[in-house]
Amino acid sequence: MTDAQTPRRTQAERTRASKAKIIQAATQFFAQQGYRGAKMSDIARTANLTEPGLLHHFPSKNHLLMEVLAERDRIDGELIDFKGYSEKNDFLSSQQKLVEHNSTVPGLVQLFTTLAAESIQKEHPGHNFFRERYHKGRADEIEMLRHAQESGEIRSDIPAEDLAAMLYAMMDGLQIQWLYEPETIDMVKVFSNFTKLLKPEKD
Amino acid sequence: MTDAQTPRRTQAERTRASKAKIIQAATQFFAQQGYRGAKMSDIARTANLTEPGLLHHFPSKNHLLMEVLAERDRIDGELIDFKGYSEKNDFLSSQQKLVEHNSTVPGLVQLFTTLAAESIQKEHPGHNFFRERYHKGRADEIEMLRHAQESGEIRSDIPAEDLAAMLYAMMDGLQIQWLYEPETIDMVKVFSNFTKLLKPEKD
DNA sequence: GTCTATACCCTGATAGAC
DNA sequence: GTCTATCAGGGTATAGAC
Repeated sequence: MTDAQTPRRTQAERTRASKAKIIQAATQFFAQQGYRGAKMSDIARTANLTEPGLLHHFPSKNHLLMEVLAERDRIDGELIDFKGYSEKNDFLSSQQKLVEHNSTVPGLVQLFTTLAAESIQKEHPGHNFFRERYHKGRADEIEMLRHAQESGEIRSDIPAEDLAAMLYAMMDGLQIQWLYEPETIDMVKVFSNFTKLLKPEKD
Repeated sequence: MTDAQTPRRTQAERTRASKAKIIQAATQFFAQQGYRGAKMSDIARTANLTEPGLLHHFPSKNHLLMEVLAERDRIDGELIDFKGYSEKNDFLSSQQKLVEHNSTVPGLVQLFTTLAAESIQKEHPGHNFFRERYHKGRADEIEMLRHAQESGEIRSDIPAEDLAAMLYAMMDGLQIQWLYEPETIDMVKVFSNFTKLLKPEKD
């Protein structure tokens, strides 16, 4: 039909569709088995391709990982803007909403939990990504935490730098326990009680 | 010298020494590269053995992992008893001392951080070990937390079950950030500020 | 853009001598 | 208890046809 009129655009769209499928499959296997444990053959088959077919779009497993991480960063960035997880006002409830959202996407939580730990190794292809992610993430939160402290939403007797590290630690740590025992650990409830601790003492 | 008199005992001691060397090397490589990333050949070479030499003592990589984990549990159990990390009185300062100790053994912290995340996968040989470790660990802490709440050391407006999950989460989460940036993250200081949050409000 | 065929390396594990 | 030799299998990546 339109093939004769716009053949190149159709090609480009097919490529994009293939790439999207591959990223989706790779996300699934990197989450379930980690980077090392995931096999290119499994990812390829799940994306309805052979291995060389996959490697035509992503020249190596390493490249594929970087694209998966970049893609997640992009999507999460949009989500944070859209859902207002980084609101200056009502900082704690925006963090709470983030945890609630995470509790609905265990696959993605497992992707980050698994890869973040695997990437502690300096030689790991994801090492710089995660080190910078934590570094920048804390820096951004420190800003917001200072505002929340000034507005009286959060207690001021603990440095904002430490609070930022605590927030990341609490989320990461609860995610591990939740992934092991989703029925036993109510991540949302525990985090909610954690935010209680951060509010100023009544006096 | 004594070989003629006690040949069998000498043999047994040699075996024990070999096994200890292997466990030590395996601990190092499992920590640095995870279970999947660690190579039997590297472990064997570090223990001054060939691969079949190693496999004479531990019939498979899987067995070796289980022994490494069991050995760490044994040693840590002794350490906890000896250093009183599970004191009923002064619960928070015993937890603080545990964090201080951990900050002196980054290799062992990396072993547990890396393997705990890798073992989230149900098929991983370490899965049951870590699931039970968290489960039992929290159960034990809940007991102590209840006592600490009764004695007034810890605030009582949050369920002990949630506090137990929080303590594990905070330690695990801080360890990740600390392993990425040991110079930037002062795990001991941040955890100390976290324990502040757990103390009752002054009224 | 996707395939078949294959190169090439690495890995855990076994057989059997010493 | 440790070795040499070796296997069977799986892993990523490449060459080249269609």
